[in-house]
Amino acid sequence: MSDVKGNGLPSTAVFQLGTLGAVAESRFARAVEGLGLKPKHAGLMTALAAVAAESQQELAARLGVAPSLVVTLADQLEALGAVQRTRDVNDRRRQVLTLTEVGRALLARCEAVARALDEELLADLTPRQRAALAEALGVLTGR
Amino acid sequence: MSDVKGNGLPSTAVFQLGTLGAVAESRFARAVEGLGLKPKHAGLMTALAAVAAESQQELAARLGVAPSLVVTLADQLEALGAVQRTRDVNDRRRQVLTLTEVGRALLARCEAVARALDEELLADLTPRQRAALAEALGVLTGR
DNA sequence: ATGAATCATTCGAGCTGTGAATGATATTTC
DNA sequence: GAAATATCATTCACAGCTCGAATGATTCAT
Repeated sequence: MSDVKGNGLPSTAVFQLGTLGAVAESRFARAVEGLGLKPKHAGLMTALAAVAAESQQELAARLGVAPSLVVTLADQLEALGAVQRTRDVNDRRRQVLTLTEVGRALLARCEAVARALDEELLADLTPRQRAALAEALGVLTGR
Repeated sequence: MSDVKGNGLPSTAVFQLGTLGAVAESRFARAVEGLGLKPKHAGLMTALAAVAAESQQELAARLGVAPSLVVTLADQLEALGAVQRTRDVNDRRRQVLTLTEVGRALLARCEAVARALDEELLADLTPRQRAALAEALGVLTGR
């Protein structure tokens, strides 16, 4: 009896999210390495696509990483032609990062990859369970 | 219109799980560091509690890490008195790892920590959404 | 105008985790 | 049964990721 609920650490959301997150990240990493990207690159590009003209410091805070890491990631994305650095005219200390056409294309391919992985990953869920999961994850990530 | 679905990389489960997993792991790590533990220690102890008498290689495969890492983790857990190494009688190459009373107590504290974090993390979900999430995550993690 | 704050960047260092060698024990093959 | 081969845990050196402190440039406050 009692395999249903409240059973040990593995039944907590924190543990399960940690586990699944590691799997998801690892698979995504392998899937996009052919594009010369790592997950954090996709994260940065996503942030750039979402809000325009943020300082790298704000981006770092949003991504939860050190500002110096944003520099490195931006360097690599710039080398791929995915991102462009421009000095902010109003504040010449700031660098404005903008997605290029190449960047947008790369991001689109990342999305395609992610959707394909979703199919694999969520294969055992019923459509109803899938929708419920999407709803909950949407709330947790703040949409 | 259209903030509902199919909208960019951030709307994929892979991306959201990766993000939330990182948050969950990071918070859990901070919460248990006072116990002298890291998330992987909890992962190993959980595996030990689940199935008895597995070789370290099998444990490594189950956890998705290199066998040499299991050695390191076991060393540290042994130093905490949480785990005991015994030579397998039938195959003296193998070390049998068993949770001690201390280990079981530590694991229980980890679970308490995780449940507390769950409360924070899932605070914005309705009870119904919570149940649906638990169901989906349960399926995805294999129970 | 001068000093303090804020930006991006560089650099050095720490921590994790891996893979290749090692030695001990088991298993297979002849 | 003995020698060759395979498998286990362990050690060790190394690569990768990320951070924090130091640097230089620019802006803000006084």
